[in-house]
Amino acid sequence: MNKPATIKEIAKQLGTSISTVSRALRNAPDVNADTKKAVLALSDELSYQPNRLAQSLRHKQTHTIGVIVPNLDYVLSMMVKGIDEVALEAGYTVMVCQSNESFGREMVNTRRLLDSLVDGFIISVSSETKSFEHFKKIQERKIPLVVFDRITPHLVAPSVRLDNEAGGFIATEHLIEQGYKRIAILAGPKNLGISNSRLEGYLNALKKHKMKRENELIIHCEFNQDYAFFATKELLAMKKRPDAICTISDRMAIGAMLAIKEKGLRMPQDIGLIGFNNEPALSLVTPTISSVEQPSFEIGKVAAKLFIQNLHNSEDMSGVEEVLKPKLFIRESSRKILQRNGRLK
Amino acid sequence: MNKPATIKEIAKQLGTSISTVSRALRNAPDVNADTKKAVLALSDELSYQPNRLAQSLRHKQTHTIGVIVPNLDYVLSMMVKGIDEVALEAGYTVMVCQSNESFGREMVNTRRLLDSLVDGFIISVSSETKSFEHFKKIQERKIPLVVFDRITPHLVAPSVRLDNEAGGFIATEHLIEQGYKRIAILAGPKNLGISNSRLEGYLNALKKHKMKRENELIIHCEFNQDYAFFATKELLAMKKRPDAICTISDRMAIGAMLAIKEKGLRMPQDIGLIGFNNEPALSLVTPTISSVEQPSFEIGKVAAKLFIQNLHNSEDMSGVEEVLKPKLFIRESSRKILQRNGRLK
DNA sequence: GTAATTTCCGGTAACGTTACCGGAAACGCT
DNA sequence: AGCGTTTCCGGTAACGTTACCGGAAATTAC
Repeated sequence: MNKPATIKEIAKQLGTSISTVSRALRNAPDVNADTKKAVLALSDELSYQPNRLAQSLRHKQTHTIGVIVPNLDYVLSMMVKGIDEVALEAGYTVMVCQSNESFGREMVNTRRLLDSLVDGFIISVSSETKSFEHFKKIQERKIPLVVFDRITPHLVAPSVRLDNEAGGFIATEHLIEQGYKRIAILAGPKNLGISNSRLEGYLNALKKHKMKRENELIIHCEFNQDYAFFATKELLAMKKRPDAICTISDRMAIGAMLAIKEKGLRMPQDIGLIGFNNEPALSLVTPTISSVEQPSFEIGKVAAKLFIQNLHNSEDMSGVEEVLKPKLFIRESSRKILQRNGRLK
Repeated sequence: MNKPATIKEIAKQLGTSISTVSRALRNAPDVNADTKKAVLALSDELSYQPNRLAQSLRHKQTHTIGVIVPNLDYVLSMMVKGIDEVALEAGYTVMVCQSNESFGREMVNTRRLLDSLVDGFIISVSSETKSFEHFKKIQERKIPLVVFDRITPHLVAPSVRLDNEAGGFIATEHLIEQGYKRIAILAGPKNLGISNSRLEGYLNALKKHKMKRENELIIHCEFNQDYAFFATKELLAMKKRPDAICTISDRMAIGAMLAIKEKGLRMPQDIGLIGFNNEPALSLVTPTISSVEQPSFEIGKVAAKLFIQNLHNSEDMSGVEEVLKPKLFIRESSRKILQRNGRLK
């Protein structure tokens, strides 16, 4: 009772051979109905569980997916949940590693998962990563690799992501429609794709509405609350200060909010503010902060689906590129004009 | 170049036997220094990686830890991070499963991890779980099992947890010291251990300060914001309403806060409020909310250390019980008296 | 120079599973 | 009855690794 039963044990007790037992268990056609029944009964009684290790060794696949993410914040943990959901359904187990936005950790994680013999990878690359050799080596070995959320042109692989350009666009256009005239943007690090796309959306919105791009209103700063706080203080200290701030993450929006409050300005009257990701905290703070929501859970699910397709088809899918649309949540921080049809939350 | 090199491959190229290669790689004493050097050189050149599956099959251990948690909220994800930290250090990989507070999912996860052949389990039991047979079966098979955070007397195993009684106590005593006279508590489900311990701490604080226990001030409700919101509305509708509310989670505190605001009461003047866990959002809301912090990361680390000890010693450690102390963070929602030495954040 | 010891290495079996092959027994057909 | 076909089963090798054993060659001891 201590050790789990093996196929050999069943064979011995039944006085048959292990190959017959193996076939019976896998419901092979060339085994007698009665013996099949007997095997099944006994294996049930001994509560037989096939040894995954042995199976994996034999089949050279582990039914495990390696997932590497830069962190487990609100958005990414939802995406991981989406991946998990689909993977489990399809009989795959997921191993999640955090790179903590560090290139070194990302390489270590890749290596570790690789020698844990995962069947493939679903990856969101760290912001620090500029060389992609460790991922290309994976691809050379013909190991399936899907990227999501943080995409880079340097890595050609099936991908899933938010339409970040659209996100930046609708946020900015919303501010414009509310009558804001000098809209600043707190963007992220310059080499980060999602940041640049959102910035591009911002610029496109300005262009569409015939507003001039002003470089002093475009701030690149780290992806967190404190940097955003200080960046906003500087923005507000300008002679011609902006009358609205567009951010590319909620953490940054909160940093901005604190700086705005400290300065004694009111939202949305004196200055408009909008975040990105729509974390729950945004509807708890005062004023409540508008934000762009992305379908995180869905993105995770699509990533896993793509991965599994890729695994089965094994034809080249590197061109596949799924892009999902964001949604705007308007709250107090940006609702300067009373709207009849503004969506509340 | 496509397939990873095996020990056999190295042996062939070197014109030696696989056992020699194996021994050389493991630095066994009975192998010539020169051959050892040759093997190491070649294995390096071929970038040989031992096949984990084969090793695991041979050694009957996978160097993998199965972790089951009810969810991945702020506290638990910090704990998991702590587990991860220590486990990685010790050469173990962690597989995390969420039970979503569901008994069924918990059983499924246990089963899945079991046949993924994890070396053992680190578990925080779901609130729904009342039968522990699935865990006891693990123990009967002599598979190491450590429980953390959500402990139950029905499961005898090495454990790590917060001193929940102390948490409830310091929160309540703080409110008492601030001069609140009618202190209500929003507790969790009746069968949840951590809830009961915190409630006990609350009662002990009342007793110490010679205050009467009043059953109508003790509310059992689900562990989330909405339930807490409605429960608080009822509390505030009483003829003799409470002048302070102690909660056992921050989510509940936020629900309570919303109800208090809706009623038009001010914190801390009209009513005091304190949360539990000290999530970051608490310092963003207005007013900022006091809370009891637990050393989550540390708890995770201790859990993993205990697990690894248990794995190596293999002596009975079921009596081991680590209990860590909470810390009080006082903010606006409960600071009625201006204190000289109140800790701010 | 023989015996005893050390040094080093190869062969084999095993971990638990599955794929493949070959063959015995049973059946169907004329 | 003789032949071919089907049905069912067992043996064997393999996945990549390691533990164990036995033995050849080299070294030491007298």
